Amino acid sequence: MPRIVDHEERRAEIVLALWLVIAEHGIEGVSLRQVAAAAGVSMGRIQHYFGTKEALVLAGCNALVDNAYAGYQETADATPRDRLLHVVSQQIPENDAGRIGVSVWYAYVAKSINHPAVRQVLAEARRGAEDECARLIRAGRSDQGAGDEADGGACDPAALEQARRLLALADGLTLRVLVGDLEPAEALATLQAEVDHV
Amino acid sequence: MPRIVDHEERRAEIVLALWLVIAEHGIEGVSLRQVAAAAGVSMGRIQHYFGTKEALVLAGCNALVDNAYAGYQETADATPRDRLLHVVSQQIPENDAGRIGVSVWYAYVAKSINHPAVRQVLAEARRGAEDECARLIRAGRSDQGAGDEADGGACDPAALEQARRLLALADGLTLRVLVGDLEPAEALATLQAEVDHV
DNA sequence: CCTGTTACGATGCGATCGTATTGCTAAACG
DNA sequence: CGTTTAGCAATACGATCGCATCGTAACAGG
Repeated sequence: MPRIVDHEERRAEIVLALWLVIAEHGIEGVSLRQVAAAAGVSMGRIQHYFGTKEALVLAGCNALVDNAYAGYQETADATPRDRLLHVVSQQIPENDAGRIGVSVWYAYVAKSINHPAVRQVLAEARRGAEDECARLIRAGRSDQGAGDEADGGACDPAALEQARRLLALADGLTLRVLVGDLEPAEALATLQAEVDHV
Repeated sequence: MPRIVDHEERRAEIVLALWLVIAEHGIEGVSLRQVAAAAGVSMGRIQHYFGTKEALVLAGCNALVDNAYAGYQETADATPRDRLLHVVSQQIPENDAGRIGVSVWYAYVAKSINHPAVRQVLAEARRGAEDECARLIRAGRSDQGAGDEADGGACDPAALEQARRLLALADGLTLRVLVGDLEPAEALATLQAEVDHV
């Protein structure tokens, strides 16, 4: 049989180029030729690994949420409060790399409005993040508050609403930082105050 | 001279068709032909009134913020608290018309990331909304709290940060409702609680 | 009535798009 | 040492794009 290459690595290279194109020209600026040029490969290669533009864009979306999840799992041995702060403030861009990542993320968010497949991927990720945040909030409470340990699922809805509030606030602040209306430090300070207030 | 038509009315018709196309296919689905078909007019007409696709899209953005501002001014004789609630929750979609409006708004938000002209329009609108919210917050405080009336611009930054928090939270909640993760009633309840808490 | 200008509709053009197709090349296997 | 097949590069193709251009119909002013 013929020569074998690392399939996943090739795909990752192309997806990275896709993200660069999205960050620079938005999702409407994505064409196979542009991505191929950014990756320094031929159009044929992209077709070989993704088949269709639609599949490429969707793969880029999945890779994005996989990346975020991997980043979260690296905080496995931190305190619940710190992990919560990480989830909530990870998307605040602090450098150029962060700006690229979050601008790509927002591009997908906008696309999800009219694109069911993208919407499903993002909705699943969002639900996962909310559940995880709710868990962290409960864990943080039972850490310090030594009063009532008898809760198992009773205060669940309250914690989940708190999680939703936190994540929604983070989304809104992220957008302002991304557009340049807000300094990253201010957004982080607001989020930190909110996390500590919970 | 030749026949005279209502310039603004023609433009408004075309902009409305533009919004419909954006709401249905996203901003990447906008083409002069699509908008012309949605408006039931010829491409030539759009070219006549807007010249360029770029100008059309930008006009649609300006019309959007003008609309929102007009809606706000209709609440001129309400209490500060109610006006604040209006500004913050106006974008939560409650019916299909609202969904169209807010999905168009989010499409522009995403475009603003890579498009300086759109960004400037939205940034200006956002700053106006924040200032107005800060004013309403101060007004609401001096209404009930009869203690310290000696503030003029001293508690300004605090009120402005509160305004930013509120609007960012509203953006995040709006997005969740738009994508279908959250019921409009839940988002409104969260926002109302937050407004009353201020 | 004539004329000049606005308000378009219709059409053409070059560029770019996604995708299907073709064919070569390098390497694993018998 | 073929033979086979994955891994591409190259290109062709039809569709669609924004925009420029051209032609015409309607109508206000002289």
